[in-house]
Amino acid sequence: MNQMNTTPLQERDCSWARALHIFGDKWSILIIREAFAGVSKFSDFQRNIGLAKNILATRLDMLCEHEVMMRVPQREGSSRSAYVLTPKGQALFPIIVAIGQWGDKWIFGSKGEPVRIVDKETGSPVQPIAVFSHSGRHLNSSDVTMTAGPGASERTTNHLARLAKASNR
Amino acid sequence: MNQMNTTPLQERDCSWARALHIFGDKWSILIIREAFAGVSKFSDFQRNIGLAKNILATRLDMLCEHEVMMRVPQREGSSRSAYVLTPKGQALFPIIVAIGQWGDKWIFGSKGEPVRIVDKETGSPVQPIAVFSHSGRHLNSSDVTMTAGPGASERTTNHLARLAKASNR
DNA sequence: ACCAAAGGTTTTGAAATAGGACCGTTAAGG
DNA sequence: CCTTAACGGTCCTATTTCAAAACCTTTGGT
Repeated sequence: MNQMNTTPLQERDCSWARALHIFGDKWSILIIREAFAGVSKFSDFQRNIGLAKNILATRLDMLCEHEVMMRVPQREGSSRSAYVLTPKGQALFPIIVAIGQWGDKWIFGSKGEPVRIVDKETGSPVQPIAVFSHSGRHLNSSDVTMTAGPGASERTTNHLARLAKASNR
Repeated sequence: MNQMNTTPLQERDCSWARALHIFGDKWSILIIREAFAGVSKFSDFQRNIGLAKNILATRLDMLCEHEVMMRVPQREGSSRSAYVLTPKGQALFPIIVAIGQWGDKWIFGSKGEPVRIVDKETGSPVQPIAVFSHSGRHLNSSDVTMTAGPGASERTTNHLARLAKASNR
């Protein structure tokens, strides 16, 4: 009849899959980046990013639906809407910065990055985004491990157990 | 004749667009996440993530082509390959962690996160990923601005100028 | 009142994706 | 050894998504 039980770790269990369902496509991330840069009007998004209008409309709808962005009147009383980041959307800031930094370093490299993100007050570039331990130590991927959290389902727990076993050999 | 000059800021100029061209789709990021968790075999990726085999093959090819991952023999002398992260791929670590943290906080929220990323040594969760100024101040999106970097093209410069002007009003 | 641009929606064709069938290799068991 | 099952893919087809352009309605400016 169906095969519900073969559904892999996706919508239900996994923060990554859930998050990526919302903003995990090229256009959405570029839209959010523009929004951080201060863009809010439909046509500005379209011009700057260069995507089809229907796609832009769909993405904006989806981002609004998931409360990453919201519509506000462009001017008070206007029926045209501006698209601005909600707190949930603003919380994506480190991700956006991290993606830009990665591209700067690993794609542009020695040629120099085209865009620099700087502290408004001092004008100096922000620090590279990194992962820190509770005590402030700098961590890389081999220093951490994934464990089941408070909201873990049985399937997640099993999944993590399998991974832990695999990484021991 | 053509419209080269309406090409928006994409492949050539923008770290984000270039980066997202490589890993900016749901599956790629999930694959990379699994790789960080220690998965390396084709069938394990497939089982854990639950995507079609042909799609997985395409994604792995692309990630290898862009040197985010690489093929190594599963055991020495074996013709079957394992897929492992290169240094370029390992550098995506903060992005992966940040996405997971965002989902934990903004999707699962009070229900509790299903997966917890912890420091192996102490077992305590890593700090939330954040953006810091040169001097170590915690920055949010309104504290920073984008300026033209050393590799900026004229079009990027213009683009940023337009944004700067817009954000002044 | 007129015109041009903004902000979409609809339609249509092209491309990517999902699912399954298929198939040569490899590893394990008898 | 020899068989068998699982592995690591490729190929084909149906469905979904994307892209480009045309179209339409509303708004702001003159």
